[in-house]
Amino acid sequence: MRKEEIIEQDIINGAKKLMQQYGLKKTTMEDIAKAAGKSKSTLYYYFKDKEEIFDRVINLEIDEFFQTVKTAVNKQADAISMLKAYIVTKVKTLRDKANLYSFAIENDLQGRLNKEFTNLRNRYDNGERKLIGFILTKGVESKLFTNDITPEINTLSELLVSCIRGVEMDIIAHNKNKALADKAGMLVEILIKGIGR
Amino acid sequence: MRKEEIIEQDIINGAKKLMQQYGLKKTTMEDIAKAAGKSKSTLYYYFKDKEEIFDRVINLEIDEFFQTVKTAVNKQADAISMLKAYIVTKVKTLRDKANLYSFAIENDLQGRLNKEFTNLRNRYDNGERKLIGFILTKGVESKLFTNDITPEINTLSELLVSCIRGVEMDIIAHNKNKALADKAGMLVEILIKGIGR
DNA sequence: CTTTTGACTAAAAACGTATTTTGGTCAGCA
DNA sequence: TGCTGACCAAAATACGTTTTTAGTCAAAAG
Repeated sequence: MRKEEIIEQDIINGAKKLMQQYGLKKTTMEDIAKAAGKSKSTLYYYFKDKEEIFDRVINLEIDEFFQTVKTAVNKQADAISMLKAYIVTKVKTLRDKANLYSFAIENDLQGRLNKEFTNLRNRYDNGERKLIGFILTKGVESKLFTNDITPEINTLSELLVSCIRGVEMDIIAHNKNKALADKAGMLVEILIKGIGR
Repeated sequence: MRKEEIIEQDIINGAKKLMQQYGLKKTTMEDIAKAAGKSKSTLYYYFKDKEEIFDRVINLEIDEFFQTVKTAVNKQADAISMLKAYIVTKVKTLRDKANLYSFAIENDLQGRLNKEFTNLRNRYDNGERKLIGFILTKGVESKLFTNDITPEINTLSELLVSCIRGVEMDIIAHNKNKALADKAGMLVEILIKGIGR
């Protein structure tokens, strides 16, 4: 890694900590500079503006988030366990990163969804769909899931992501942490077996 | 209906219109009084305070909402169509009542979830679970759904409500109105058949 | 006795303005 | 190339003032 990149990463890491602690809007360029042991002006040598730093932090956060979830998923032997691990890990990780998430809501509410913020969320949503799609494909390959879903694996992934998100929001909003594993298990069971007869 | 109740209903109906038009917070007691053709003081003869009027309006709104959805559901011949109608009607109706909904978000966001507001939302959530539970039971009775779900019909309803809500939010947030019927259909299909093999 | 009202008040919201903070620029130092 | 302090315009904040608003009450109206 080039020296320039090291410093950039340094700044981003410091900014990340600050933003986790105080929230996005409360973190000033001064704070970030101080945390990096540099002058405020120096930040503008490495980054175009505040938004670029924000984006980098959020992207880093998103990457780490997916890294965590993927690691948990890949530990599992079969697609069914993967789905469960996906849900459980996601909720647990999200709860920790609640600060970052609350910013998303703030931003959403204020109505001014920056184009850039929309991009970030799309990136995140895409990541989720891709990960679910990956698990579904694995399930089909291992003959756990029917091959019928193969042609609609994309729309199905989108649908599943929405469903899972709904369940997660319920768990997080109402502090149903104890029910997490049960709900994940039930959701996956229904998904596999269906309720038809 | 007693004369007193008629006037109360009059006031509530006027308040409802105002709140739909201008939002909850922007509607003043003066406005409500004027709409009812009474003096502001008179409102306090019929209601304890502003919140009581708000609650009555929201409850009325919730009742009407469920009335609409139930009517659509009851028109269907089988449980599967009922589930689809439930989703489609809910989204369409919600889109119209967006003003009232936005208040819910505001209130939620500001962090100060009144005890009363929490009650209202619980009432709403319960209504949804009950309705889904009703459809599921119908499905079991008509042998469309497996009898296995009978003992867990309550937890299953809760789960399904969350899932459906997730899908709805995706549709509403991203204006995927054209995909509404397709998504509803797919969700129900998966729910019935499952993706296992 | 029931219903309605205008006058009134205290609290909250809206407003305007002075002050501070903050994002960003730039010339220049090392 | 890497970094800085001085500087500026714009945004956020603080604060005093005014206006609006929820709620009370004594009394009028029916």
